[in-house]
Amino acid sequence: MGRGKIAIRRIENQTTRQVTFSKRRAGLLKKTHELSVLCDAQIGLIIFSSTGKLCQYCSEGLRMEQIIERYQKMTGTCIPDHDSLEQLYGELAMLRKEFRRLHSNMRCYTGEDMSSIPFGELDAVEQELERAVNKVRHRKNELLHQELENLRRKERMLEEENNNMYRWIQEHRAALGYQQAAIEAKPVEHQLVLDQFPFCGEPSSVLQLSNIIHQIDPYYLQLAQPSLQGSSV
Amino acid sequence: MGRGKIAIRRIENQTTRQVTFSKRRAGLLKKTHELSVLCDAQIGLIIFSSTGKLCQYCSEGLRMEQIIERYQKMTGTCIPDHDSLEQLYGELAMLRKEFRRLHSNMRCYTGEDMSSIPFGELDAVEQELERAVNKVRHRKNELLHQELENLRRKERMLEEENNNMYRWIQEHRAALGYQQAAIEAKPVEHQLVLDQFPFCGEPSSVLQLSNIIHQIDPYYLQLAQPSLQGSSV
DNA sequence: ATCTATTAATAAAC
DNA sequence: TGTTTATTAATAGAT
Repeated sequence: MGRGKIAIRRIENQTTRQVTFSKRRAGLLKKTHELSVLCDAQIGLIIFSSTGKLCQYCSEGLRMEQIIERYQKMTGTCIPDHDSLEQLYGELAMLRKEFRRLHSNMRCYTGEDMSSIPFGELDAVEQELERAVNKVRHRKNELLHQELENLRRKERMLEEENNNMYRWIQEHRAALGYQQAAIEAKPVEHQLVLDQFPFCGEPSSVLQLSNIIHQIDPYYLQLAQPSLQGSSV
Repeated sequence: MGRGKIAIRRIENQTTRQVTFSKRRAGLLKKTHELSVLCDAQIGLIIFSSTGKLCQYCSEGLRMEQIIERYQKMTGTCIPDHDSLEQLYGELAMLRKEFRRLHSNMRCYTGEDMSSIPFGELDAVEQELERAVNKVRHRKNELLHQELENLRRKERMLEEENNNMYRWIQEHRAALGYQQAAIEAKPVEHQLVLDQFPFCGEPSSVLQLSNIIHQIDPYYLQLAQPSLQGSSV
């Protein structure tokens, strides 16, 4: 359309190109607007001229941002929008602040830096630290008591088993041809019982320790009683 | 153009609208492409039909993402490049991790949660806490000693001034017609001196306290000597 | 989809 | 840039 037909390839003449750009850009914007209105379509058009100038069209009642957002949601292209970036920066700032606060608190509690504590709060800090020390001591005490009780139970168990064994040997002394066989069998069970108390000197965690103790208790009863019954039958 | 002219307003007939959309969309894409090629422009076109279908055009050799990015850079919606975003996420993750670590440590030190401390480390924690308590006590002691010394200095100063005043009154007893005037003037300076020691019972911070002390020392000398000289002149 | 009468866009010149 | 105009391109309505 025009005085002559032109091929669709880059117009080399700078002036002609510029003129054509102006005319066709106007036409494109008009056609874009018409399509948008006639057919109720949401259209975003972004044009960068060869000189870098920006020109845009956007359907009425919308901002380009909204169309881009919709486009990104639909295509999954994640260019972070301004809001989520703000949110990110906000969280970052909050974390940095909290971090400094915690770190500072930590330094107070470990006594590294006391200069930031007002005189009036030193007493409170001291008391809190003493409370913490006492809790740690209490915890230690608790664990040591657990171990102690554990050892006592083991001791009682071993003694009882010893007695039973002794009685069993006395009762069956006459019936047995070889005492050697009984004596060799028993130590195996002793060894098993000892294996159930792995606490002493082991660097396992407290939680692991208590788990082991709780696991042993019923097992020990099961283990101990049949062995006693079996020996008396 | 066509068998008849149509007004540029939304086409109510659904079928007609759909047909027109298809035809004009093709035309718009063609014109967009022609402008892009003829005039060497970078163009991005996003069309959402009324039914929500997406249709797009993008200048050859470019992705829509790049055009959107360029658009947002130009219009001021700032998009961080991928690297700095990565960095940001990295810092966020690091801070979150550090935060959890510190928080957990804190709970150990304040004795809130001791279950995560292995038995073998309880002694070390106890010792560290005791060290912290001692540091706090030392700090308290230090501050109390400062206060004590301060009070002693004040006491000496007041005594000296008292003596000077006494001597002055004795020396000028004969020259003065009214002793009343001298007695009324002096308490004002005493009051001033007392105001320079605001520590006792005040809940001000340690730093503030030491600042006040440092500020007083030279001022006290300036204040005390002229008053003594003045009284002897 | 395809056709075609008609309008719209625009290349070239000013 | 803005107008003009000859010419081509787009498309509304019918099929």
